Amino acid sequence: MPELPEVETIAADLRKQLIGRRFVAATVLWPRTLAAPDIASFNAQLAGCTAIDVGRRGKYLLIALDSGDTLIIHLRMTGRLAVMAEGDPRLEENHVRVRFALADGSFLVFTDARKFGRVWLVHDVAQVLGKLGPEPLDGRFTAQQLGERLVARRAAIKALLLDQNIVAGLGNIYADEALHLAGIHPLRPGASLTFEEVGRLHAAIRSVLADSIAQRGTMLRDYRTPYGPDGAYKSRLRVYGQPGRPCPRCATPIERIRVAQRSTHFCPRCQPATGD
DNA sequence: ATATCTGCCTGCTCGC
DNA sequence: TGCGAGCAGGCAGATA
Repeated sequence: MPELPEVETIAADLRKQLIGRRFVAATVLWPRTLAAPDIASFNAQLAGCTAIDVGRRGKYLLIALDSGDTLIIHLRMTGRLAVMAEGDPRLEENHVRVRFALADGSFLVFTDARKFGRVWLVHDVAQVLGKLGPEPLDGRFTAQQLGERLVARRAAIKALLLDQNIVAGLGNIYADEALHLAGIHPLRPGASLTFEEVGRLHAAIRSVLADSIAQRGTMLRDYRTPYGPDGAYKSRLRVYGQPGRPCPRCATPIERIRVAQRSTHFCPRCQPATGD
């Protein structure tokens, strides 16, 4: 389940491999993977374009083309993206959904077992990213900005952190990790957080994401860097996937509950239900 | 408007 | 060993 740190890691790897490469054609093996435009327009617009940059916004991967268009890819749950040389046996793997032929004979391959991932080719990225919330690692993302987005929201803070329109890039893993680091119970209504708690949460979000990027992300279960080194952040997880294990701060057993249909992990002692 | 629920998907784990 | 049930989850779209 690639979240912001995993997408950032993949973008950094692809940047080295893709910039300056020219797209020749695309083969879409699972039509629903292509969100927009239709296959004919997609091929016509992409053919002959050269990648000039690879970036990220939230959990979206952005490949800027010299035509001015942007190839946008969301990996969702099980999506993987890799450049492969001609003749690589992985080109024929079961779950390959889109294969991009490059001018030098290599391929950019999008593989996605669960078929949740999506690909767009757009003139204007706002068409896809328009409503996305602020980039949490951007210097312009402040605690005050976060607070403004939580005020008047009665939903559980965990649910709000998963809402990409409030902050972009957090998924189930880093939402749990940030709440633990900040010492905030996942069921607390967003509007109930004090000024100080919002400050702690803002700092925790940035800290957790930055630390994970430094470790090349958390690669577990469905998401392992398929064709590169594994991320090491997995061994640093404080609460996610650790029910019953001792809290790294106070040794109280980690509890697991469901919040907003998502499995949620927290320390009942470090993250009290009623705040301080 | 916000909050909650469902569908999309397949592979893995668990219990019998 | 085999098999079905349940679970995992990001996000769009529907509903209350």
